[in-house]
Amino acid sequence: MDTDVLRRAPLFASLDDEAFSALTEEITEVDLSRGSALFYEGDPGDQLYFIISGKIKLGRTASDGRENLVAIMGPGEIFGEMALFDPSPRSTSATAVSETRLAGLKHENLRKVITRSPEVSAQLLQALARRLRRTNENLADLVFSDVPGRVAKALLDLADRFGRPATDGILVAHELTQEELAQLVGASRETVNKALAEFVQRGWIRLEARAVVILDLQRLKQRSR
Amino acid sequence: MDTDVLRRAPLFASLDDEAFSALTEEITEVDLSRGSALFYEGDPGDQLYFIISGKIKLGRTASDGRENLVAIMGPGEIFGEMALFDPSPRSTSATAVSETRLAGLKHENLRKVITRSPEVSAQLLQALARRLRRTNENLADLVFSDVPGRVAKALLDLADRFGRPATDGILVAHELTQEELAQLVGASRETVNKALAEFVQRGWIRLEARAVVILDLQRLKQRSR
DNA sequence: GACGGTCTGTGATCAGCGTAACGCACGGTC
DNA sequence: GACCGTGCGTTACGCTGATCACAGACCGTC
Repeated sequence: MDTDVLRRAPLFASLDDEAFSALTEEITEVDLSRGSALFYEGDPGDQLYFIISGKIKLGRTASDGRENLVAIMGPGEIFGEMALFDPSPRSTSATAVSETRLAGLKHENLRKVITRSPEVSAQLLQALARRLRRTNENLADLVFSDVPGRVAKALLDLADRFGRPATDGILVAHELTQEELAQLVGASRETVNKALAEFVQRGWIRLEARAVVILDLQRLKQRSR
Repeated sequence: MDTDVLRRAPLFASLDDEAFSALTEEITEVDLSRGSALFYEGDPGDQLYFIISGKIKLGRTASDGRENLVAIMGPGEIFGEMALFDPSPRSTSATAVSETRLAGLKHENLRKVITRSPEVSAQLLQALARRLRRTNENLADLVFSDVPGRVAKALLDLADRFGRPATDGILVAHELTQEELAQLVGASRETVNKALAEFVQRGWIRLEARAVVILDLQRLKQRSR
């Protein structure tokens, strides 16, 4: 498989060639089509995944079937590493949002590398610290902001990570249905739809199939606070 | 200062005496009375803290002054370590909930220890992973559960961490005002008060000054789901 | 072109919970 | 004892957003 992409990941940047090839020797490549699940909440897990291309949603399901998305992960990002340090079953499920290619690494192999290379643990610590920061922020938003505010915030976040400049604004090909967007911001599909409709009507965004174009970044930012 | 308590902390358990004494040489002892702040959101921070006794609340303040508590930390726990890996200003404020004694360690000193001892980074990774798991859970609860459910959950969590058996149940001396409890579960003081009153009326709990006694653990658990 | 799935758009209803506005109990200070 | 600050208990009211219930749009498949 193509290890070049992995080589360029910050997590492995500090490794010497020997350690890197030892690590990548036992890599599994996984391809997923939209909607297919990689693992479920409660599964045992001994792998972590690096996203080569595509997007993965991490979510939790309540006993009554309602779902809540914890994060959307994109190319170059890593997930499923928590069980490495805290050996418990998967705390979320992972499902492909679009055609997705992953590289799976056994925890065991990474653990060996960690003991030898403090730089790798530093990278992992940083990644976890950032995730924790983000999650705390989301928690606060859920308390402080109303649904339109959270939708605005989510769009801005997605734009930041997946946006590309277009002729009349920023194209955000998030690949999410409105239902998924609703699960991400912790609201009902209907309310999210109404919020989006309002933004469109104000000329802040334009809707496309599983994508939005942000036309007025400033206004949207104001609404998100 | 008394380094025995620190010695017993899992984070430092793996250190040899030399490394440990190097680390503790530059320790600062901090005493706080209820309500006094250790640091604020946005402050630069180059220390992490170990709680010797007492409790600390970590919170965020919205622009309009409303507050939201991210966590209550108790004896033996560590906080303020995130800036170690992800050098940004403090993402929360830290305030004493009761008389509290802390040991402050400079990030710089801990960083030195980390590079030498992979066990310490493993401990830190585990602590962060657990925190992230907990926070994700709280996030889901905020979406899925109503206020009484969240209050029940918070009480159970506090009981788990600070509860002591009493004659007629579990005494949870959480030291929080109802206002603070409300900020912790993301609700208004009034609604939390109503929820508590209902639990009392059903005979599930008994209220005391900044404490509760859990009388019917089973029912409370059921309500929390 | 007819059918069935999935997704989007929108209105009507209803309840959970925030807000506002009280009164009361307690403890500390002069 | 008089005073004040802080925390608790409880009410009435209104609004945000979930739920329900559709209708249309856009697929792919037969």
